[in-house]
Amino acid sequence: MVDAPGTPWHGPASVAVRQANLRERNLAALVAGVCRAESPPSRADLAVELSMTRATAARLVDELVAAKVVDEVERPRSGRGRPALALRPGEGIVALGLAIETERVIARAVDLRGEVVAERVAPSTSRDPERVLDALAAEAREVRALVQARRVVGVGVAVPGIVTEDGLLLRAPNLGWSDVDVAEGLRSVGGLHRIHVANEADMAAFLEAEPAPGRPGEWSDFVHVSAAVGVGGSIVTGGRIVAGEHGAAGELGHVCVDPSGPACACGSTGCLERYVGIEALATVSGLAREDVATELGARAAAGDTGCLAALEQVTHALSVALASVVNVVGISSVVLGGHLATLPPSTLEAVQQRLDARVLGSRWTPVRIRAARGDDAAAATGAAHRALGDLLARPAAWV
Amino acid sequence: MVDAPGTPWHGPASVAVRQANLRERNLAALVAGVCRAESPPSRADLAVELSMTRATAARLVDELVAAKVVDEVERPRSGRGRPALALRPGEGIVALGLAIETERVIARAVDLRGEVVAERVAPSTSRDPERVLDALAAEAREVRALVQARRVVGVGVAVPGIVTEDGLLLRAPNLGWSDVDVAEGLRSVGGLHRIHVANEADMAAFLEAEPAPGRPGEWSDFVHVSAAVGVGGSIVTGGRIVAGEHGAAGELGHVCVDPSGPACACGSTGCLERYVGIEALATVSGLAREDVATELGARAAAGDTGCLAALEQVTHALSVALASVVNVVGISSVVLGGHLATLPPSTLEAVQQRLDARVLGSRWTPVRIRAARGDDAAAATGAAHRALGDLLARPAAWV
DNA sequence: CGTAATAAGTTTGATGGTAGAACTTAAGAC
DNA sequence: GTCTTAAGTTCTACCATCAAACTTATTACG
Repeated sequence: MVDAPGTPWHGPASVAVRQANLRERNLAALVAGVCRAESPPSRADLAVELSMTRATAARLVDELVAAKVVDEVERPRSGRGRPALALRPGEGIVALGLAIETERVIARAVDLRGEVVAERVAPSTSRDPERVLDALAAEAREVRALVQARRVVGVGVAVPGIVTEDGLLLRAPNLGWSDVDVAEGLRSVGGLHRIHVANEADMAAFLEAEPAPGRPGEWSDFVHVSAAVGVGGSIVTGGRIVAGEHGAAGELGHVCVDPSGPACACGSTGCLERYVGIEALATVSGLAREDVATELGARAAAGDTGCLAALEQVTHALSVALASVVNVVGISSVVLGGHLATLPPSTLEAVQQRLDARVLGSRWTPVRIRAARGDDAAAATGAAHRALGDLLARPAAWV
Repeated sequence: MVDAPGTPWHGPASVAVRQANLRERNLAALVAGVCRAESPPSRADLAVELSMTRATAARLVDELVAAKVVDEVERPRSGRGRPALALRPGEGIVALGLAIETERVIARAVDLRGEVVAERVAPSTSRDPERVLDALAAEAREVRALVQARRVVGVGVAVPGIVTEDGLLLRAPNLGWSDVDVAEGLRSVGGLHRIHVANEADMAAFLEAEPAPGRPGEWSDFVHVSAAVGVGGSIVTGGRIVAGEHGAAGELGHVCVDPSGPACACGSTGCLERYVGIEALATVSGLAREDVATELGARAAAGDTGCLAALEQVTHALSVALASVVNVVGISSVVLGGHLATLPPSTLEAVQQRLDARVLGSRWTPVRIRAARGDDAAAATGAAHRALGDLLARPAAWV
């Protein structure tokens, strides 16, 4: 789903490169250096880090500054010598991150620093793709108006379903959609370079792999579980999402926890979704669906029997399902997203312990598990990052 | 396990590129073009394919020819115009592919065309790492002597165990080895640039992804099952092997087929290995272990009850285990290697049908399954390809 | 048999991005 | 007030590629 943008420098050597590509590549390296840095670097810092001459770094950075891809900021003077002009990712560059959920649509604008600079959320109860997309397009236009002073370099759309490489939404079970051309439906937003359509679970995982554009996250190899109405999963290796052939890697929600468990809409029985999906947890805990994320941990700590049972169910189901994932893929870090991100630490610990017991390689690399850091619209932010990734990969196109 | 060799051109933009890298990259693109081609291309063909000028292509190819990385061959003249000098991967470049198995060691020399140009196999019954490695080193020296006229550009070693990134064999259960520095043990071969140590299942999968050096295989995304004494698995996406964190992606042999099944040495119960490993099949079929690969299909076709039962067992266990893999990873092509490559077509078809029934996405992309094409030392050839990959990625280092 | 057509490969000068080194600028240290 | 340090700038040299003209080797055809 998240492919390497910019052809000549990635993947197998399949096309010749020329001097212009050299410049492109070095511009990209500089932008990446600025985004990756903990504290704003100077031109000279970048030159050292990337082992290019100060002359080249300065010349290229000047272009990036002119294009507002990076900003110059004052840096508290430290030590002797001529003070440096520090560089940060440009505030003036944003991408729109859109998300379609079962009950609302979201439009965000995210800048190159990873800040959400504008947002609109609208309820969306219709099942009709055209109406939902029109509503989303309206919100997107509003958000774009809010950031009029900035340059919108792209759009990403996160959808809860299977997406082909050219952006066709094949099937979204929880929306009841089939074969919807999302990009076409958003054409009315207008003036957008390219519309990236991608799976919401992948986009949420992408945000964990890259908390700010171009900045690597805590882990670069992990399994991400996104739980909402449906339960999805994504596999990230080397900071990149592993896309299955049909664009739906990690149908984690339908990994079998117990063959003799409850029937699932997918036709199978005992799927993970039936144990840790929002419906299942609401039923067992006795909470309303919208309260599960906020209340479950507290109520269980207070001794609520239903909530305790729900946590035990989550612990069991997750450890069984994740064990097979970890064994198969050999990645032993797990990030829990959606309402599972709000599980109490004790539950995460319990899952981790049971996983260690079930996982072969745990003697060598013990299983690590943590909650996702994104907010409740992580997929929208991730989609925006995805779009900003176009610029990061080939800033030359924008200078 | 199979990482991207050659730093500046792969992965995130993290270092500046200079004009020398341009040349390196274009040399690599030309070599890749020659290796990838169905029929030997001319300099002009390559120039068109890679969209570089004939002048540049010719100049760089001349260097590659001088270094014997590519050979010029006469091409049957076709059509008018000045006849072209066709180009093929150089016969004079070889890499050694070594493999350590439970009962033998193998040394091969494989040239850039993917031909095995020399081979030696020696039985190896010792459990002592030092003696086994010495024996392997001796065979490697013999093979190198056999190809003395050619240039040995690297060595790859396939081992049945978990290998760290820097080539330390952490654990090989079926050899009874722990923490063995394989590269160090082979130092006595002498004069080798770098020794790549990798997991045998990954190397066998690599050979399926790349049947000849630089030439993409039939599928670029698949799950590869390598069955021998142990059962391993590897996941290939985009022609590259997905390495788990601990270098042992795809512990497929220990995916659970039936929780109430027979106990496994790994501590769990009902693991795939207990159903499709060579031991299990020998027991059920009544065949000797060494006859399973050759006899099982024929005897079953002849109506042998034990062999029929063995095939049914394989069909069941594979379809259950692979279903979870396919669901989790979203890759719906499967290649069966080792003795599973000799299963009769009817069994493959049966597995595929049951998988389609179990796999969610099969309505969109039906499951495909085929036998591996490599011989019984595919891992050794794959390891040689791995080593040749160094040259393919950066031919400039050898011209 | 000779000429035209075609296409491969070669030579030449121009272009453009980076390297290297000297230079300028802006601060702190003494 | 001068020295030191380090950032940023300017200039020339280098070198890989491009573009286009040129040479070479073959087939097609009259």
